[in-house]
Amino acid sequence: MYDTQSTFKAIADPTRRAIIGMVADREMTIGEVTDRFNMSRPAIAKHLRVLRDGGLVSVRESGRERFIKFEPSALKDVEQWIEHFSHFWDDKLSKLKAAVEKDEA
Amino acid sequence: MYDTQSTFKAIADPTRRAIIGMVADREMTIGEVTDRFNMSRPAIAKHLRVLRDGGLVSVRESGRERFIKFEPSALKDVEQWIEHFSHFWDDKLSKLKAAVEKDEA
DNA sequence: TTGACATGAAACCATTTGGTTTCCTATATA
DNA sequence: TATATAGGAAACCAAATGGTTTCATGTCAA
Repeated sequence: MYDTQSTFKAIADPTRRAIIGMVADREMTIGEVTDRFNMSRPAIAKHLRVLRDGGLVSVRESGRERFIKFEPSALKDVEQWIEHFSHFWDDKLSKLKAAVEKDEA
Repeated sequence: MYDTQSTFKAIADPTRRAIIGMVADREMTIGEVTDRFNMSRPAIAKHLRVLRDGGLVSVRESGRERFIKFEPSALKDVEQWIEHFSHFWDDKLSKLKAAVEKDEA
């Protein structure tokens, strides 16, 4: 299990957030991700490691390629932390959501 | 105007997230915040500077004291980024949201 | 008005971060 | 089999980060 701190650290970098946006669309190899940045492959590989440590992506090996897949559950944790404060800006939605979650429990 | 990157950076640190939780409850002076951590006052002051740069707190001066106040709107921006991916874990809400947005278009 | 209190600011330090280049290994393919 | 391709790993570097100590400043209160 990854810890929430690693997830916060992972999404703090703009390159990594861009990577998340890409692989959330579809699985991509490390090479494909690298091609979309003006940055060396090892640099991207390091970012991917941080993303994996934060539970935001997983890696599937196939031959000599590694496919990067978005893993959403970690982001959900971050969202839940933010939800603690959402009543500050959105009273209506937060009440609705609380009601929905109560029904599902 | 603060930029979203500063906000992501600000919430990446556990001490700063703890500070947010405290001052969201009520306004606190820098000294009060410091008292709740095993850390020097200048260290806390630095964290508060980062939080202010990220738009997460504001400072009200009163005599020799500075009152730190939580500012929620920056967190809302982070939440909106996460919302881009929320359909991965929350199909019901995402379908509702998509429907609403379609109606509004 | 003198001293205590709340904070700011600067200098310093070790570690982390985000990048590079270079070299190595394994898998496809001509 | 020889070569190109995908990626891993290590060494290195500059800058940013998160902390410290020390000193200066303004405000409150005895």
